[in-house]
Amino acid sequence: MGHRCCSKQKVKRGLWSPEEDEKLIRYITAHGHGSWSSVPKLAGLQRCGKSCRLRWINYLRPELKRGSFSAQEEQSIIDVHRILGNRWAQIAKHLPGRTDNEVKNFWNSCIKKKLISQGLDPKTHNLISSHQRNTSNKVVCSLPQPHQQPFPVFTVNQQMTDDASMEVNRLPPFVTLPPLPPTQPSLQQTMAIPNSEYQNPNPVWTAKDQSSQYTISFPCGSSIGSTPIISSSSSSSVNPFGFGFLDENLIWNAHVEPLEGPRLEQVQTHQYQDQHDQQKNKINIGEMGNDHEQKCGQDIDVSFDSSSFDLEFVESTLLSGAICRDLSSMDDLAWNF
DNA sequence: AAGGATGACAACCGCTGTCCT
DNA sequence: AAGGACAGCGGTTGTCATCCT
Repeated sequence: MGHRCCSKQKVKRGLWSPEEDEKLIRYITAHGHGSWSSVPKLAGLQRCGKSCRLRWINYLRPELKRGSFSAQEEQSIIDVHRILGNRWAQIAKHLPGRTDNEVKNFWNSCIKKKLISQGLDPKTHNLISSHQRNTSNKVVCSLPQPHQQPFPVFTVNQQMTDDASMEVNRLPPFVTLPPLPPTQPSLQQTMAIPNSEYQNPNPVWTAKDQSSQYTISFPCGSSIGSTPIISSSSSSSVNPFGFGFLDENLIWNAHVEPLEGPRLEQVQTHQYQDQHDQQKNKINIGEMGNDHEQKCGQDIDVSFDSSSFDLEFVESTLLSGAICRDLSSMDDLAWNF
């Protein structure tokens, strides 16, 4: 029985033999893959095109790096995963010679367990309390409900503001909450950022620099779309992604604002390179601390549509100062949550 | 030695988005 | 606009080797 995608054909399944590999390599090296659906026939293989594609991408490509992951690669995966979640293809882009499948397998078979053994929730990278760990590995989010506090307001300690470099700390992303307004029920001062808040950042986060006019907006969850603006006048705040640098004068405003058409269009119509170049000029979060003085007066206004959140854009924008440039520099980035 | 448990990894499945007709 | 083909992606399953009892 063949695949659904090629049920008409009699296709082989299961592991690839060296002969099949040889045929596929020989064909693609000579002709390129072109349309994958035609590859098996042309290469003389009894496989479906999808299978050939997978075999080539995940195993046969000459640029693939084989062998076990290095400690640096492992750390990179952890760091990027904390930001992107299970976006294996995106994560793999940061690891030359590694495939999404490989990264995914490595995560599931190795890193996940390692994090759990360290008391960290592999999904959120937050610390799992002993109680939570004891309850069949189910992680209970300790975040307040939206009606209590629609957005956590984060502060960054002074050490952070003193250090121009940005680090994604290996520690779980804990944040310190400022005192809540009197009308709000009291909450813990320290809490973990929930998965949905930093990995799937639907809420619109707006960063404003009082002295300059920096405004950076990120999409927020629709569930809190009608919530009022909550802003903090505390010394500085950090965005929910776990990256970005904010100067002491910066305020992160967590509020929902309807995306303006032109803005959205601007974001969506830019190609990756344009985005990258543009953002290099406009925002370099990683360097914001250093360049803050020089960049005063520059407008930064980036919004995202929650339904078309562009991870590459975010990466190019927010990771340009760190991950994209050199994954090893993650070690130099210090977030104090 | 046998066989069950476990881990690593390859491959498959099903869904989604894009492109083309 | 609709529908089909295709590529890409993330989750899941299958297979095999190794370890443990």
